[in-house]
Amino acid sequence: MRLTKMFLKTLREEPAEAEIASHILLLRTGMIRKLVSGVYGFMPLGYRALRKIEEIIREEMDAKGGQEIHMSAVQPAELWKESGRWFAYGPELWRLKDRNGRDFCLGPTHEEIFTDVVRNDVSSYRQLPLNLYQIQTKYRDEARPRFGLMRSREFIMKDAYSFDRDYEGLDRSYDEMYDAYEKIFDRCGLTYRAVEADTGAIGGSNSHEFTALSEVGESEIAYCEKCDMAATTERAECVDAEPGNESLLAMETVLTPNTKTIEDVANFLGIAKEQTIKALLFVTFDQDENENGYVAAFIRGDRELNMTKLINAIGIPEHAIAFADEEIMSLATGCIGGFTGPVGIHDCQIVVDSELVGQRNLCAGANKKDHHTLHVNYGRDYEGDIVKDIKLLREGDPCPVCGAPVKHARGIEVGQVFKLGTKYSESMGALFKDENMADRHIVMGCYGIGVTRTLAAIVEQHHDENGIIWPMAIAPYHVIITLMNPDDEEQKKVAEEIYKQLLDAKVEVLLDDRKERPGVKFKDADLLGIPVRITVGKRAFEGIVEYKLRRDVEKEEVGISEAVSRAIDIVNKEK
RNA sequence: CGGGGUGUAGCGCAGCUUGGUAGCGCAACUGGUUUGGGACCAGUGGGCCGCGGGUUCAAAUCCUGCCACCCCGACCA
Repeated sequence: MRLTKMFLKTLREEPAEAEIASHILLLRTGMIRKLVSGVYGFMPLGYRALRKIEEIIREEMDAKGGQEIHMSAVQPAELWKESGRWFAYGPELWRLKDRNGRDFCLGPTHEEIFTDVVRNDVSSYRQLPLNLYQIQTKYRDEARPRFGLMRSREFIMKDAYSFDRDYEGLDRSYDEMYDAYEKIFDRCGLTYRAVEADTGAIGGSNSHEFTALSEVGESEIAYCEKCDMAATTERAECVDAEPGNESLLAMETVLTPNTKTIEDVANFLGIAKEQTIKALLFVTFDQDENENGYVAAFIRGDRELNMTKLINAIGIPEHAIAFADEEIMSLATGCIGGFTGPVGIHDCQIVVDSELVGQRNLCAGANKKDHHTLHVNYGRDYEGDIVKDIKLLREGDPCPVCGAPVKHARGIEVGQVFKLGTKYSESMGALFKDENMADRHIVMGCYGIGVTRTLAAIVEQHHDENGIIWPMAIAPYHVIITLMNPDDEEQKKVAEEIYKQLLDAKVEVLLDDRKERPGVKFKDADLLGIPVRITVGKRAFEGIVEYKLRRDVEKEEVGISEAVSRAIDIVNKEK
């Protein structure tokens, strides 16, 4: 491709709307263009890079026996009502109506659709196992789209679904996909970790998230350097502190004026935060978004609540719970904002962090203005309707597997795999007949890769102050020939000859034949991140050109044929 | 959804406090001189100053309603 013919416009300055490297660089290189918030289009270079990722995914999915299909983004509400997710998915589900008022949504994921396809066409165990996938546009009406492709409302996802006759089959399918994902992200040049994850709105039992390490990522993971424990912080289990063995003291309510926070109480009473109980108050909603109950969650004063663990403990979707208005709630349950404690609170669901069970003589709110109660003990003074681990694993806390202090890291979630089990086959009636003529539910798994997000993650991990540094496998073009002076016949002839030889060798090559000054061409070549640069300049007449890799600083003067053969070699080796 | 910020040429911004009918840099176009890391000179074109309402002789500027976009939080396969 000749740059004089290419639909391309690079920006010298950073667009005001972009904050992170991948967003800035994808905009500056003209690879993506924003249409509205959270919706982007792909220009020629960006689309070529995107298609490289898609092809890698196809090759690895096909290698595992996956079969590509393509289902519509528009989905009828009926299927979502069958699975129960029309309600459970919440406002992120992009809903619309047709002219007759019938409900539809734009698919944020396709479990329902794939289950529907398979339940219609699969009836025998002989047809299993089966793995179907697609690469397709997904829609999620994000509350806050941000960082360009990182969190957008329209994005491209590869979603695969496995269908097995039993859980052993699911385990095999899951392991195969896990393996395929490692190959895919390796080939994309990403530094990543596979970590245990919560299953969220997708549901199911087990799940792993593939997280590309990056400081700008929105995923926080906890991992252990001593053993192989790695999990998202929302998923990571906590080890409860050793139960105390002090003797139980009698409860005593004391005056603690204006001490609404744990910090205030601990300071006022001269005790450690670990000796206090923190209360968090929530209201829950039914399907019509009417309030239908209260929840009081109690954790040790120094801890942070893990919202994911809390909603999993209660068993409701995340959008069906919100922080409660303390004043309204106090009338119903007897709690007092800032002085809420587990003793005497009523008419609400009480969730107690498991750690509190073994802790003795703690200080909690007295449910009385300006008062706290000392020496509160679980079992004797209060009980929970639910007792579970609902706290966040902190950096330095003991590893739940081996006990060593855990580390935290940030990353970009580029893929996730789930063991769904029979969640969808049961709710939607996807059955097959086994050898004994018995009807059985298909056992499912699902496997997603955010393709557009992967593109952003690659740029995030592969750039410097001058621009993108594409890994060869993803680069929109492998080689750029920087022709210094297109008006110089000798230079032009050499550049054209190299261009032709590389094209003949099936190398994807750009020829910068624009009438621009050298500085402009070098800056653009670096910005665009093409892995190999061959500069044809003042020594062209004696058959000498310059060969340079984008990732290296040094450049070399070499003969024309050597430049060509070195370019062909490295492209074939790395692509 | 809560808090904060910003909307002026394709991009980056000034002008707004103190109303007088729009400017700078880059980009684009023409001509010339340049030619190994975002050149220089001369010239040219390009604006419903986010949208609506109000105040005023007069509004980019003041008041007001709305919209869009960005950031923090909430939320998020």
